Amino acid sequence: MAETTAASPKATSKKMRRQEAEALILSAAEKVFAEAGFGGATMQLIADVAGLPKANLHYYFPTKELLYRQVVQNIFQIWLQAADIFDQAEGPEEGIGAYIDAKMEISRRHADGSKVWASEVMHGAPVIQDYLETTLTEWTNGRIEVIERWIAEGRMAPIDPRHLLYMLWATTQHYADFGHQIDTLNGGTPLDDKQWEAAKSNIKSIILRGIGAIK
Amino acid sequence: MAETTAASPKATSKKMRRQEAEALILSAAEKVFAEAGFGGATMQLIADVAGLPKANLHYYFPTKELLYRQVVQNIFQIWLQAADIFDQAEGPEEGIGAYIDAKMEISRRHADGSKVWASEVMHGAPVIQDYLETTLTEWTNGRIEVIERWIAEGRMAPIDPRHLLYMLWATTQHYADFGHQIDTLNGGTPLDDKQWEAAKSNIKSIILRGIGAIK
DNA sequence: TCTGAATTTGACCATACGGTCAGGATGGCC
DNA sequence: GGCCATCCTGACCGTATGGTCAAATTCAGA
Repeated sequence: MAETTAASPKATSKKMRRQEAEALILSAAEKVFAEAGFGGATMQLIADVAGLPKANLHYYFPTKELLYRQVVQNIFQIWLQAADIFDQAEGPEEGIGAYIDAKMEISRRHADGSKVWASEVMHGAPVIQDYLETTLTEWTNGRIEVIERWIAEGRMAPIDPRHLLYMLWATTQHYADFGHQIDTLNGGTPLDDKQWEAAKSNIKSIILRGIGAIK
Repeated sequence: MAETTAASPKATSKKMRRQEAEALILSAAEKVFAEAGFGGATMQLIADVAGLPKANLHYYFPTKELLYRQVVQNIFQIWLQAADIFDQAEGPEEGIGAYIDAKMEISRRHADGSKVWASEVMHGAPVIQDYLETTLTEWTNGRIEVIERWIAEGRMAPIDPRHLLYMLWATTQHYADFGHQIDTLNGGTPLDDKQWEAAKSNIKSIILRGIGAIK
């Protein structure tokens, strides 16, 4: 709001305004797609949330599917970034522990995006199937190698890396996708800072102990 | 009204046909809702899958929402049934192990229902919020008591029962909700019997060891 | 100040949707 | 057979949706 009259004269260039408009629409779209699903979301509602006329949405994103695709790709990028932490680690305790922290942070900060991603995969990945087959497959195989090396080095128990990864994804993603259920069981209020820390701590404790990475 | 033929073993009585028709519709609806979500599903498509005229659906289920509500309630019942195993157990290894087996079986046999349930919760539980607040809350609190007793008895490590339950739900549910992703990472083919056994075995191994229920 | 490209928008359109209804078919029971 | 409740269904309706378009507005650069 207060940014419209920013000090920089380049603050509201044509290009800048386009980026801002697209970001505004994408943000609104992410929220609406998360709450209603692709089929239940309407361009009118997204427009209302963004505070723009519906026709303006179609100027930046010609079709609903194109807008949706962009939202899904955005969250996939964030999802993948958490991977870096895995590689930089020197062992399972540090690597997997940090990965859990990173993915829990994503679940908290990008809950809507996580839901859109979950919804997309649940419905058969109609628009990002190619990502699953290429990027995600490569990423997964790379991580499997790392885990297998840790196992070979005797730094953790010989479990199937695939199912460990699924457990990591499932558990962390659950706090976003099923956040409403968790909130309800928490007396109707979202988890506070302390409870999020407890969640991370418990998950790390169980999994790291479970794979023999800590005593 | 139709009590007169209560004991009759007729194969295709009026009552029987009604039950069969409703079951047929519910089955088709579960599939379509799972694939398209509530908003994306259409009564016409459900009718096509069921092999019935659309108007016939509205005879048995007046509105789309009523049909959807029934589908969600059905899967919730199955979901809750797995709970019994928890109570009958005499310790964490048996109880939690059997619970994982039961929930994995649900993910495999009722993948569509699981997806509908996930979708419902993800979108804020618009039609089963009362279930979350009553039945699910009671069930959860009961199970928390059991786990706390196990902890007090020194049969498992002192972890937060809530987050353990979330992990159990998340991990098992993941094999249904993200089944498409898992299949893709499995080379495009569904998990076979052996792989499902491996999944269950790995999950039990990590979690039971992680909570100190087994060495 | 003028110009042209980028942007904004209300009005509009074809379609698909959930739901209705009247009338016909079916089948159990006397 | 005759009756009646139950069941079935093609045709229909009002509405909401994704998308279009031409006219109006904005604004950087000459």
